[in-house]
Amino acid sequence: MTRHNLLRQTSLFAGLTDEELRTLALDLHRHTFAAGVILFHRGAPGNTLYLMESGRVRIFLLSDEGQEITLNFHGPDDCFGELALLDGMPRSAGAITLEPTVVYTLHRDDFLRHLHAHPHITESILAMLSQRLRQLTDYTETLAFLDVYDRVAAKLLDLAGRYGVAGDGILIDLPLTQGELATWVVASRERVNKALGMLRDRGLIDVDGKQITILDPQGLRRQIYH
Amino acid sequence: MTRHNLLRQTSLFAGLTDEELRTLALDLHRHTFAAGVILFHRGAPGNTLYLMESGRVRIFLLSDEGQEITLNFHGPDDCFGELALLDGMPRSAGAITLEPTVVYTLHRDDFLRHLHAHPHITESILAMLSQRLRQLTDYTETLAFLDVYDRVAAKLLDLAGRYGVAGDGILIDLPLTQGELATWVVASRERVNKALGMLRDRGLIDVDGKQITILDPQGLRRQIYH
DNA sequence: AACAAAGTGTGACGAAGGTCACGGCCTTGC
DNA sequence: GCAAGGCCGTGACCTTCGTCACACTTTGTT
Repeated sequence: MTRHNLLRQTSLFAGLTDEELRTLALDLHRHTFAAGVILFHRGAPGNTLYLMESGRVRIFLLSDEGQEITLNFHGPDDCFGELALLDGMPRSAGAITLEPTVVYTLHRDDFLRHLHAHPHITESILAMLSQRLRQLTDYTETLAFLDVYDRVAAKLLDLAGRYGVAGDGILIDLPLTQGELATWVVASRERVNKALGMLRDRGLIDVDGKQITILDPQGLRRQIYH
Repeated sequence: MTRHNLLRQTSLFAGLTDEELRTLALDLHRHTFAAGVILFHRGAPGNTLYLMESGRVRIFLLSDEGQEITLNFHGPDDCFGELALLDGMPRSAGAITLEPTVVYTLHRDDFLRHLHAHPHITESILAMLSQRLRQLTDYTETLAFLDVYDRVAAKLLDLAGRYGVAGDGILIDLPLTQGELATWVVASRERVNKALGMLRDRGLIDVDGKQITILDPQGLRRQIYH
């Protein structure tokens, strides 16, 4: 894919004309990373915006004792790393590749230059930040109010909405180990195992290796809200 | 205080000229509320921005079982309610007055009109949203990684930074019951009581009714990070 | 002054969930 | 083929924390 086409896909620059995209494309730097590469840590100075061409990146927090939680995934055409760019503060979370991934980076100075040249970009930035805030508010809410079993159920529904493919139920199209799911819902791997077992026994989901299929979305939702 | 002066204080409109502020002031509506009045609930449609003149407002989430957590306080010159305004979605959290408070509201249409007329306002909006995101990320982090005792310690340091007055230690200048503190740290009132007792016994804080004084900020920080 | 209401202190108990220790089952690489 | 490393399933145990109950103290009201 050309840089120009990539830019047209990312919602951040949706408002720009072809001409504007072409000049923007000149400032992009292409990078390829293997799986499991840490792009940055929380607390590091952040001067680059990331635009994804392919692969998948996990946004995470890491505790002193080594526990990891994942706040989000990003895939093709998503962008991330914009927060530190906007306010000049350190990175608020870490980022690590989950698969081999290809990204284009944009340096802070270049980004701000284009921002001033084409102020209407700010509209999509506002939209993006708003969405992030809502997502994080929801995350906080489930963490505060739901027990592990319900957090697992809620997260499965969430993932089904983002990665689900309909068929005989909704297949979550992600290789998802129980350990990874545990970092989403902030729980131990063993708890998640027991939660999945319970949901399977009730006929709400079907588990086949790393593939999870949601058989009864309605039932899952009922399960959560008691 | 005149509307015009209020507007000059709020960081959201920091970039505007006096002339621009004057026209903006014409669209404001003044409201006074008693303590304990709910301004809006999560999920409600949100068409108004709130600018505070005086008083204090608590931003909260409410679970189905009636448990409340508080995400934030707002005081004089703060504004809130901007998220639903920007993206047109329902309110992401509720707001309730803690004291008699006076606010000016700005309706969505008027806000957007001024936004288009003076696009440089978006800079301070971006700054505000960025700050909200960071705050919420920190909130999530403490919730995920710290136990109740440490969350209490961390929250006291946080509040001391926002409302502390130096003296013989740092006095947190808020009437703060243990029950309210419990909604900040997402725990039961009794747990918070025990946590405060422990911190008092260690000489880190002093509790006098609803007044809490931090005697040893360094010690508190050490306590948190083990 | 007296009483109610709100807030505080504390212990007993049980539920939720983490930790640990396994054993089994697949991959993947030699 | 086989060994090693991931991942899964599961039970025993222990910590953390919420719930409940109740007595005590402060504050505000009539």
